[in-house]
Formats: sequence, C-alpha cells, structure tokens
Amino acid sequence: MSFAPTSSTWAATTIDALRGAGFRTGGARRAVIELLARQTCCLSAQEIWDGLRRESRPVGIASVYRVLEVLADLKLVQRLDVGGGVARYEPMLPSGDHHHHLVCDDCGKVEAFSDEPLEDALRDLGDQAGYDVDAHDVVLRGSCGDCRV
Amino acid sequence: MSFAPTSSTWAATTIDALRGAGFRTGGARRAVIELLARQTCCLSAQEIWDGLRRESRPVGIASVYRVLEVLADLKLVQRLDVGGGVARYEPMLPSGDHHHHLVCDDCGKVEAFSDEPLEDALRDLGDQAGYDVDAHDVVLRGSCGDCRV
DNA sequence: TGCGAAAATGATAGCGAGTCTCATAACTGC
DNA sequence: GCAGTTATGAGACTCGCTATCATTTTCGCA
Ligand SMILES: [Zn+2]
Ligand SMILES: [Zn+2]
Ligand SMILES: [Zn+2]
Ligand SMILES: [Zn+2]
Repeated sequence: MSFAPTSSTWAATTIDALRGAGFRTGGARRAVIELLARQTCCLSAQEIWDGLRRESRPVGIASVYRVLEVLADLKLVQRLDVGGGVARYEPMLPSGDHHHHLVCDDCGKVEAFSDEPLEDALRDLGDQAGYDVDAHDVVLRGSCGDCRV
Repeated sequence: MSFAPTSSTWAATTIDALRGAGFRTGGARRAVIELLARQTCCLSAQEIWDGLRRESRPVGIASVYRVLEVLADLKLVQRLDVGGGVARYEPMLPSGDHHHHLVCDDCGKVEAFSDEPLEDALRDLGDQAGYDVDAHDVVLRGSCGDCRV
C-alpha cells in the first residue's frame, strides 16, 4: 500500500540499472520512467502515452511499448492483466513491496490490496514446486460493495 | 488437481444451465462444451477451434468465441490469462474445485497446482474487502526446475 | 407432422492492442 | 566536432477478438 515513499528512488534505480545493462539514456525512456515513478497503481501503455502527451512530453507509441518491454525484461516493471485484453504496468520496487488487485466486474473499478498471509502462501507454493518465482499475479473479481446494492 | 472425475458431469450441468437460462441447443455450442469437458486445463479459443476441426467437427471461429462468452457470463467457464495476450478458458466445476497456474517464462510451460492455505487467504481477503468475489486468478511466473539448470 | 417466430451459426468485415520496419535524430567515446 | 552506434517515431502490419448479416436450425404450437 505504501508505494509513493520509495517510488522517487525507483526512477533513479531504474535508470542506473539500464545504464548498467548497456543502454543509453534517451528522452522517451526517461519520460516513461518518470511518469511511471509517479504512479501508485498500474497504467496501460495507452494511458502512459496519453499522460505524456497531456504534459507536453509527447512520445511515440512504439517507444512506450519498447521501453515497457525492456523494463519488464529487466524486472523493473511488472506487466499485469486485470482483464479487458489490455496489459498494464507498474513499477517493481527493489524492496519487493507490492500489492495485488480487486476488480469489480460491474463498474470496472480496480482497487489495490496487500496481504502478508497471501504472500506467505505464495512463497511456500513457489518453493514447493521447485520454481524460481520472480513475480506473481493475483486478481480477485466480483462485485464491489457499491455495485452489489 | 482432480479434474477429470467430475468433468463428465460438467457438460450435462452446463447444458442444463443454458437451457434454464433460455438458450436453445445448437450443434456448435454442444461441440465446444463437449470438447471443454474433456480437458484438464485451460485452452485458448484457437486451440478449441483447431481441436474441433481435427475431430471433423468444424465450427465457425465466431461461434467458438460466442459460446465462450455466454459460458463465461454464466460463470460456467473461467476466462484466464497466463500471458501472451491470449485468453484461455477452463470449466468451472459446480463443486468449486479448481486450480491455479505456474508459468515458466523461459520455456512457456504451464503447470497447474491447488493449495488450500492459498484459497483460505483469498477467501478472507474478499470478505475483508466487502467484495462478493466470484472468481480469482493466481499466476506464478518464474523459471521451472528444468530451465534454471 | 408441418409452420413460423426467434435464436444459433458461420463467413467475413471491422476494430484495436501491440509489433515490425526503416529513415531520422540523439547519444557517447574519440 | 565526428563517426559509429543506439534511441526514437511514423506508419504499415499482425492478429486476437468483436460486430454484422444472411442463412440455417431449433422449438412451441396448430
Ligand atoms: Zn496496482
Ligand atoms: Zn504478492
Ligand atoms: Zn488450468
Ligand atoms: Zn483458487
């Protein structure tokens, strides 16, 4: 849940990691990273593109996808899917701090939650299966309090 | 994990449920349902289309998607996403029995697992958030034992 | 059993997220 | 600055999926 506090360092960490991996620093890449760093939850590529355009920092849509692909490969962002056939992305903090999502099938609302017992169960499962798990997705779908009437 | 035992009844239950909901019985719908009933894990729409064609039961691709949409709306199948931008579908047994998935990012292998502690944690979470949760997705991503070397 | 309204089906056009291509612009080491 | 290399962006393209619509099939009813 506490996301913003550490996210300012995420941008720096991420740019360092890219440098370390032999990438140069271009304007589009930096713009996408800085926008992502300001978020508290996931964004779609289109939303990132719109956001940058709105703040007069227009970037080619292809660049947005390219940056996201590189960041995902380096495990600096998590690509996730909450339905609707649109991929969403959010920063992966070095601390491992993260959250998961509740989606209301009726109104489309997306809420975040985090839960230690859940993380414990997931950690055990990965170990048990002999997998080196580096990410997990959890999405709960249903009707939120407002929609259930 | 135990899927096949109850899946033979799933086809009948599903066809009954459709009737009850006011749907007529068409050949395409029955073919898709019967193919799904024979599976132990998720299939994509294309895989279903290919499978039916291979068993000389060709069906329009549009019908496959339509049937899956209806079944998903009636919560008779679960639509899930293990990455790659392709939706997959698997029967939802009336018993509530189900499993989740481990995906190897290297070789693409998809394995199923089920775990009670995980289900308990998820149930608690839904209640806690005031959601009427009717489905949840859990996907663990990483490197399987074979790929990690 | 045969009719007709209404639903199911399938071919195909259309849509949109995401990828590929390639010419141009920007970065970096010299 | 210069050259070599990487990053960028416009647009063509791919492909999963949906919408459309003419045709076929189902099923209540006479
Ligand atoms: Zn989030
Ligand atoms: Zn988690
Ligand atoms: Zn499965
Ligand atoms: Zn479960």
